[in-house]
Amino acid sequence: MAINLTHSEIITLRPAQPFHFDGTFRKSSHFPVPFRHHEPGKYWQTLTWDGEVLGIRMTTGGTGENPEIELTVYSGHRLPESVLDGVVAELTARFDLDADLRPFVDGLAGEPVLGAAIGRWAGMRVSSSYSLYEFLAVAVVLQNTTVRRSAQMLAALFEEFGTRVAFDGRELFAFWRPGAVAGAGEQRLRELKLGYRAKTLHRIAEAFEAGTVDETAIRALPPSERRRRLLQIYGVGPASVSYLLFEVFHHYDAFDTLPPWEQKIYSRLLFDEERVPAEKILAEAAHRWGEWRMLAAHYLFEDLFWRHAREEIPWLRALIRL
DNA sequence: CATCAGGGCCCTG
DNA sequence: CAGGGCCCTGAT
Repeated sequence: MAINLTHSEIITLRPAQPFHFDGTFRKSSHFPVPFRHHEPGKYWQTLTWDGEVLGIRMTTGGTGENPEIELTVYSGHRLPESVLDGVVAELTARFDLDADLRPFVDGLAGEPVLGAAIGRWAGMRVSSSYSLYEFLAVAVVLQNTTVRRSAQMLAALFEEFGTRVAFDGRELFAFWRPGAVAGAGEQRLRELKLGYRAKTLHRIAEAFEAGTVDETAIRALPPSERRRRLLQIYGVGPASVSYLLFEVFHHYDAFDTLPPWEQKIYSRLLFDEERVPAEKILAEAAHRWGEWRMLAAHYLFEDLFWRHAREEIPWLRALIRL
């Protein structure tokens, strides 16, 4: 049984040029989450916003010089203008639509390895389709396990706490509110086979429910203080904080720790070797790409997975554990 | 059958 | 600051 969203409003968004629709709305390296769906030139996701479950569809439009996104907001009832304005602002923030990437694209187009990726993906944003809370929930199920099991745990959470939503002929899950997990209790989470992550997920949900972690407040912090604040969240360590700073808060330079899995991949990409020390990779990235180093790495990473999807890259296949 | 590592993090000594 | 332990699952 799904909630049917029958009302819709169409709004035109104008992202800063250059803009790359598919690079922004599909991240080939990310693991699949059943609350969003991408096809070339089209993207759908659910959005839990202002207490309501909404459906979002975005399609590509405009021209290269004047890129546009046609946004359709689906809802269970007619939405006030103010809510729609809020949705537009939120999507603009999450997908970094106002970002001016010209200095990055123009400045680094001549780079040896990076240049080709920029050529293919110029205007791709670093983006998060999640709220901070939702991102944290995903980050926790990704920690210290394989993709297959992460997907199992996330599915269990959606089945238990999520909402099925139908709009535009699709059915997707909507994320639960933190209160649902906080109220269910740690024991219930353990029954869902979330193991020791049950404690972390429960504590994070409680923190959001109580307001001790607040996304708006963290967005307002000076960038230099965000890292410290995020590390105070139970279950967030050096690996997760890097992902958060980059994907949720768009720190283009948040490339200062390298988990083993990515170390292997960047070893190949930058040095064509199996295993180069993490410090060497990070130093090289800082040297080559400066303040853009994480964004540059992201371009390489996404380009790699995109190429892999088109034609299998054997060494990468071996690194992707299912 | 047992052991171990997996896209970490917390906690302890 | 190093290292054990942690829910589960699949690989060996």
